[in-house]
Amino acid sequence: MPYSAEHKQQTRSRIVESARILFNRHGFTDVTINQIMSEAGLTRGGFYSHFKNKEQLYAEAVSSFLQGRGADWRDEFGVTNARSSVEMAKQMINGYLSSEHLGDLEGQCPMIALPSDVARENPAVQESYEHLLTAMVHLFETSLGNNNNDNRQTALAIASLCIGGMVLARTVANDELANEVRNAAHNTALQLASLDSCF
Amino acid sequence: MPYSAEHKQQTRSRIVESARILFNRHGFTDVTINQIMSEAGLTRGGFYSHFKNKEQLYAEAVSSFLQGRGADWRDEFGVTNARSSVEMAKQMINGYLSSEHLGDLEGQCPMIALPSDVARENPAVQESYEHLLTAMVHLFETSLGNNNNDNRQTALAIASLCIGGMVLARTVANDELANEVRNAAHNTALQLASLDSCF
DNA sequence: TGTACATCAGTGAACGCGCGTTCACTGATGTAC
DNA sequence: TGTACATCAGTGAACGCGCGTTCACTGATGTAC
Repeated sequence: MPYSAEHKQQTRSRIVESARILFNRHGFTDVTINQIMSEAGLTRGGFYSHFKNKEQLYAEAVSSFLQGRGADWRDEFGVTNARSSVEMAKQMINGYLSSEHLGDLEGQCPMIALPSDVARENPAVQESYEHLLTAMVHLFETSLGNNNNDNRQTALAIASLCIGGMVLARTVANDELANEVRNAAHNTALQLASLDSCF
Repeated sequence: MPYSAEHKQQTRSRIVESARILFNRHGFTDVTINQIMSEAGLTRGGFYSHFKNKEQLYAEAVSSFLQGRGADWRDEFGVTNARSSVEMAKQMINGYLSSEHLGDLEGQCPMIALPSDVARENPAVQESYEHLLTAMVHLFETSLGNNNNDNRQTALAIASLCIGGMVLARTVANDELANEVRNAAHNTALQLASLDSCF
């Protein structure tokens, strides 16, 4: 058998990574298969020996975030880390709602970069998006500890603040307003995470 | 002068309204000028006697929400209403995070329908989007009354919860999870609006 | 070890298609007389 | 009042273009002997 067993797999990964970055920057419709393949150092014809069509790649590109930076977050803050505490949730919030994350068009979380595109795509793509949200909510939920509050509701609300704050900051024309929104979402999310008595 | 003075203006409004509905459903790139004009009862050639290009129409379609349902909200809850109180903010939150609004693909707020599309558009479109956010935040800010809290930060956080909760609910594949997110954002936004002592 | 070969990852020209935009035109309208 | 006319909102064929996808091919590779 010509070429090693991993060879095709590596090429495929390169295409997915190239797609993830380009989709994050320009959305689904505005990125061409030619661009994706070029960025991966290939020509367009080879695409269809790796993927059924453009939509299939889209779903994989969204999912792939969980293998990249998402995996870092999960390992750093997630269930594999024994000292599960509110501090983890706060670290996660600090990272997600940071100005670095806002400025990182290529590396950003796809939940921020692609919401309205994904909302119009087929169920496979939406499920990839849903997996990201589920992972995030799970991290928050387990970090919030065992108090008398409704941890799941708080976790979902913090996730809404994270995505909502960043989506608004990303979309608005005025930079000052963008940072104001991001900071308000940031502060409020931190308060929700540490609140034990009010709700 | 042939045709009444209002005639062209009415046709133009019909095109903008048709565009607003189609963009809300399918986004910017996936809607064609032919579709927009057909829906307005016209043929494609006439488009360019009303608009410079597709992008200009996009900006106007986003803005037009403030003349339609947005105007209803402003009149109902906004500064023109003398009894400015937390109750208004709560009514606004109830409406925005309702299941009716989630299901209303055509009439929904463009901040939910189009965030990632707008984020990639030119500044004119982003300014239209920003106007919607500014109007919403202003409504919340003025409704929150004169307590000792940071009303502006709370208003921005509530807006983030409104857009974030709805964007996630709209994008996720699973309906049950969608409603869970929407309800969590809803409850938390109401609590933020009525909170006087915690923060 | 060296050579002939089968495999198949990747190539790139070609396809049909639908888009945004242009433009010469048509025909409904209000006005002038 | 009736008619001829100038205007211009709207028409629809046509344009160039770039897309997603297909397909006959090429050439680098590991294997068999």
